[in-house]
Amino acid sequence: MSQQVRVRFAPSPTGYLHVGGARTALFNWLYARKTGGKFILRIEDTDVERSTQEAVDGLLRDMKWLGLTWDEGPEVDGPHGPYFQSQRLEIYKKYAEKLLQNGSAYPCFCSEEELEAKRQKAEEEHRSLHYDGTCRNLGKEEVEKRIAAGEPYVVRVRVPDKDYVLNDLVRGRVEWKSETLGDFIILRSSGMPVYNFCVVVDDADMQISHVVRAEEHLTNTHRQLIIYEALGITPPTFAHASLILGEDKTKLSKRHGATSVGQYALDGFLPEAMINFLALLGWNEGNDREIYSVEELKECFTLERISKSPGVFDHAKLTWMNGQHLRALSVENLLPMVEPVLKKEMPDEPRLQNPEILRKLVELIQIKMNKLNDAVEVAKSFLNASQPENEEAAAMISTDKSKDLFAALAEEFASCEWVREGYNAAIKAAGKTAGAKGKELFMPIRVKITGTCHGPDLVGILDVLGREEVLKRLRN
RNA sequence: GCCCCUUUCGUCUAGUGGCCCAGGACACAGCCCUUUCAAGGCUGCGACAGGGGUUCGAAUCCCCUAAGGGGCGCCA
Repeated sequence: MSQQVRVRFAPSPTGYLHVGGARTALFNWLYARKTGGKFILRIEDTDVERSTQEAVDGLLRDMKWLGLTWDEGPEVDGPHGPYFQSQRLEIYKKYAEKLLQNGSAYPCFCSEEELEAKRQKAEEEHRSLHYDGTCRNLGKEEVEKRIAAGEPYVVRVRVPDKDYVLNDLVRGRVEWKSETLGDFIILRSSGMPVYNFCVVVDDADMQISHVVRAEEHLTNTHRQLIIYEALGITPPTFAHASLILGEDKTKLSKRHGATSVGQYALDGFLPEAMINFLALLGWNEGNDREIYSVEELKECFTLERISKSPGVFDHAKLTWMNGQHLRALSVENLLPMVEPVLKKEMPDEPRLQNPEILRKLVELIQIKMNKLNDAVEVAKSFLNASQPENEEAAAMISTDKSKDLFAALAEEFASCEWVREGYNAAIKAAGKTAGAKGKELFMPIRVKITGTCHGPDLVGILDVLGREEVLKRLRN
């Protein structure tokens, strides 16, 4: 009962944070926040070839954007650092040495070429592809002699002849038979440790209590269990969530379109919506609820309710959900998010510089948006005066009646009080003069002013455009 | 080839032996609201992978098959 929850997200910086990784991070983070535990961020950069600083930077940036703050890790450090695997080499060596000492690991001098040849032969003969154990029982003197002679070697774990059982929080009982695994490498000939070994050493060293990760690691757990045992350390609790799939039901990847969290940020999605969507992809509370705030998620998240079956990433549903969160925002909160988007796309638009107009604009278009970026198109649709977009629209403003209407309306607008009640009355009066009402009254006005048959509330548009601009467009 | 995991509407899912001829959400269609488009409301469409058992009764338990995924690396 005394054990504190310590969970971690351990990405390798070989690319951007993708939605699958983000969900894994989220589950860990949620669990830590729910239980009052610690969330640790560890960078698994032992693959020097593929790891880059840009990827690390991007990872941290996207994690922050999502609001997935870490208690220990890069930038904040902590009592169990360093949090970059590339800086922990001494620790791995120490643990490997321990395994070599107690006999649960041994040096292996087989070359990569030899192993490849053996693997191929095994494949042809339909035998298991495992290491055949050539160096498993070399004499102590021979080992020392070959090492002294400078012969390169790797370190392998001596896999015990026994079955292993994992009691996974989401999968239940998973069992591996002894013969399904050959002695595997934990230290490369370069001295660099291998993933499965680093994970165990780090998780043990950082006192991780729960390992929450994706299903692709499920079978790795077999090896990791063996290493824990060899080290004499009690393994943490495991929870393996399933994978996120693309629309074609294969593992989500770049060719499925946007998969990086950074891209979603750029596309105008809200972090809160992203969190909501990701949380519900492979987890639910057991009821019909769809919309959650981050705070609410922190309250009710449980590892046990993570689902076993893989899920397809549904972009349409994410967009809908983003719209839900967007519309739930107060204008005060929405405005600072929309403002930069608008100003970036319309740097020369003077009305955006006026705080009062800007506020009215945001209020007007909020209901039309599903993403922050939608603001641009909606705003442009009426901010810029334009010709009728199609024949239907052109026909709407070319009738005699509509021309009478515009003339009458211009007159009314010129003198009416420029507030909502004022234009409403003016429109009504002009309609009476021209003999138009209902759709016949409003549609021509809309088209005359904006060029299109649809868009936000007409009165709201007048409000944003202002008397002068409206008159100019009416008289044009 | 071997090992492991998974399988309810197109998609995300509820469902842990009777409340289920299966509920919700997205998408789609229709209607309502409305000066338009949205938003919102209502309605509709639509699934227990297949086959065997167990049981009075099975989406739910067992077995087999199929399909999908993951792993079997000196990648992570």
